[in-house]
Amino acid sequence: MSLAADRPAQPAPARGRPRSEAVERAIIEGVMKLLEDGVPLADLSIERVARTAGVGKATIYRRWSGKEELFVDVLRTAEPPDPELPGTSMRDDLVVLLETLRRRGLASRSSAIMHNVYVQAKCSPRIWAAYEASVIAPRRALALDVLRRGQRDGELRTDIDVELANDMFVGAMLVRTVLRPDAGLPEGLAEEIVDTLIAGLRPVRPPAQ
Amino acid sequence: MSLAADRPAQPAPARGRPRSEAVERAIIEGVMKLLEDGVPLADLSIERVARTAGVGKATIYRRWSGKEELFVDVLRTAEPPDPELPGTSMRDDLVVLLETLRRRGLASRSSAIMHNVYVQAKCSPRIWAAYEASVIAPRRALALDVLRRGQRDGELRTDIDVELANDMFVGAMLVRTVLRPDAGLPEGLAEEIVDTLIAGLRPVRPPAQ
Amino acid sequence: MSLAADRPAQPAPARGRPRSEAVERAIIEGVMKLLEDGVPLADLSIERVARTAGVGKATIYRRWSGKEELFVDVLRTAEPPDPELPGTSMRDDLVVLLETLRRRGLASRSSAIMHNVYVQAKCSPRIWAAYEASVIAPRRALALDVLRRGQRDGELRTDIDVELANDMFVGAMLVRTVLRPDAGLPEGLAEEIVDTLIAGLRPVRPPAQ
Amino acid sequence: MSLAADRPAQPAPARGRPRSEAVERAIIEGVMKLLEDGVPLADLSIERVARTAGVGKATIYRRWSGKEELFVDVLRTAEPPDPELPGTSMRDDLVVLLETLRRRGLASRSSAIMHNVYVQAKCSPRIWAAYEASVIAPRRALALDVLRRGQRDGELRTDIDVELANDMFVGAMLVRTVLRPDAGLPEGLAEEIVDTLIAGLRPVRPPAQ
DNA sequence: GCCTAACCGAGACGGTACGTCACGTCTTTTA
DNA sequence: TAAAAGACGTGACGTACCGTCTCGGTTAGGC
Repeated sequence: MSLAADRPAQPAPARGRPRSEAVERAIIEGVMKLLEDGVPLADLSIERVARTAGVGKATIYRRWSGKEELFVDVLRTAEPPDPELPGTSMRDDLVVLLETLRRRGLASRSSAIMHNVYVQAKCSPRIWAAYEASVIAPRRALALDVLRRGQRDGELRTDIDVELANDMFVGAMLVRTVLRPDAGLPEGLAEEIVDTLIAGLRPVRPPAQ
Repeated sequence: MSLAADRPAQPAPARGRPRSEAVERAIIEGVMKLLEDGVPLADLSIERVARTAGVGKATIYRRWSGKEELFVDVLRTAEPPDPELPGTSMRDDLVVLLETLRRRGLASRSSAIMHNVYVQAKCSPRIWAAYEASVIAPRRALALDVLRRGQRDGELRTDIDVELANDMFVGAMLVRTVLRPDAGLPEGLAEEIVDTLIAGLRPVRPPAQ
Repeated sequence: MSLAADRPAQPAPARGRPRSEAVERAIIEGVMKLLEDGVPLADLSIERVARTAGVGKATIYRRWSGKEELFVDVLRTAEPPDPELPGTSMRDDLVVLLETLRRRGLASRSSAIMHNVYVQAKCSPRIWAAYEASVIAPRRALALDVLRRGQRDGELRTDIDVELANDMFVGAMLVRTVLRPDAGLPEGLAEEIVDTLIAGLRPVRPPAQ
Repeated sequence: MSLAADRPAQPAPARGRPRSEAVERAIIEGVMKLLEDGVPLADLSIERVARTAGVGKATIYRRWSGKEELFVDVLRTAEPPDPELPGTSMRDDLVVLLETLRRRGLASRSSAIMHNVYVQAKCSPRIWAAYEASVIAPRRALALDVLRRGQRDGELRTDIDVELANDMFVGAMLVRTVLRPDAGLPEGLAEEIVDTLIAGLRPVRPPAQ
């Protein structure tokens, strides 16, 4: 669902010429192309996007109310799909979740899209809220579920705040992808983080057999 | 030390009227005042800063090459001083380091300065590098020292990558201050993180005495 | 015809919103108003003209490439229309031509427009060329025609360079309007100049009949 | 006498270091050099003059109150000296006077100094007045004397306004030097103008012998 | 032979205007 | 009615000069 989707849900009689979906795609892909070509985010004006996409400015403003709204949609389009969890254990599920983060970090660096747009989104409280609600929160809920299931199944100490635990898992990977991208994101990083943390977060005594 | 201070260390004959330090302070404090007054970072033009500080635009450009460079100095000025480490144990030192981060997060939210300017700095690789080198790296080196000392003193498993360990400590706090500021930063958070992580990172057996 | 009218004669499909002629008029009249109000020419910035006309700077620069080009159009707009020649004799035609010059001189002084803008235009070779070609040259051609017709009809010595003769007629009036405006431009001046000069320039003997 | 010579006539105790005349010359010649190098007058800023002359801005402002005052002195310095009149006849004197004008016109075109600075001076009423009083008026008085002597000696009709007569002589040359520099200033021009005009301005009957 | 006032270069200072660019809105024509 | 095109008022950009004001460092008299 688009932020720009202030269009009524019930299709409305649809008078006049309908909006072209091709144009919508052309705009979003125009933004991505520019970012991939190394254009700094600050140099990305609506005017330039319109020029690149071969589109009138009004056509953009008809869909998004400004630069930030547009970027949220770009961010969402580029976001990898939610990972499929194996469900074999809390540990395996966490590894898959972190591995998704890791791969996104890799993609960001290689494509130069995510890192900057993400940071830009962070600048605008309104936009960040939209991005948080539609992308981050669901994935976070997923992770919390996994952790709670871990507590129920005896894979995680029950006296631990699962929110804090999640912050630890995510935080370690976040530092690597956002704060210290130069440190690299080696292949086994997700497993290493999960195992290291679990080693300490597991109950001191094994659950009653 | 100022970013703008690329003036040679050996004073150089110092010809012409010297730059006024009062003006320099007025500019930086003008930026802070505006941010504290709730002006969105995007609305902070050089022109407006100049107007607020009662200063000519050229006087700003004489010291900083643009908005970002100026913000790095603002960031640096607002940065709390390096904490004094008790040195009683690795655990206590880490708590103090994380507590500093936590308090900065609190201050940021209350003053509205840090969060936005920090994010803005992150947008520009060049500026981020300057900030990273002059503020982040030293503090990180401090933390790594603490961790290595911990390994030597038997407070931390020796088979652990201290860099990864540091990412975990910092990351957990970072998620709370940057990504989820709404979750709050309760008083005992630093201790909770450190103890929780150490609980698992400590060696299974005490080092041979 | 406007200097700015480098737009092709054949209309070109005329895409996009057309330029507003009202805006064009507002700008030129804004300049005139300022000059009439006694603003020194040196204080006439594009910024001020835009402010006065209630117009964006870009709207001015879209039409004129700078201050001088704009002034040429102001000059042209304020220029009195070409006089209608009686055609009764060379002498009468010349009086009418000079009388036009005299009246322009009077208007210039009273309105404060012409004198300064004219001199300003003179400063820029490029602008002067444009003004010369579109305003001065046609009127000069007219005068040369009158003089040549005078030679043909026996009103002017045939051994005289008509260009030099014209310079004498025009020059006398020019000194009064530009160089010595304080000397005044009394009513009969045009006739006095023409008659005085003709008295000497006529052939000593009437042309052979 | 310099415009800048607001220094009191009675020397005043003259304490402190006296102003350097060498500096004064360097500034004026710096302006001339720039003009000769084809720098447009509009691009001649005080800052640039100071840079060229290797002089502080304050040193210029200490002597002249602004750009225009400086230019008047430049103009005066470049002005050719008053011609020496042969005194053999009004006609010969007038030829010499006009020849001076012609040569100044030639020099202007070749050196590119006079034309622009002259026009610039014309822009500022105050400056023009100073230039008019110190350069033009004396030469004009000289010419009027010559003409009056001509009337007395029977070389000029007595029913003619000598001021108007002078405007005719000067005007014809002025048109050639200022308004139509492309027409050229051929060698015999001064004589041609004087003779052509005199031919008509002389009394119809020769003075009583 | 100092003293000291004014000069000199350099350049910082608060300003104003430059000409360009992007903003978000608006009017055109064309489809 | 949507779409491309582009004009419109607004206002920030970074630069260049304006004329004034410090700076440190000469240069002359007058003591």
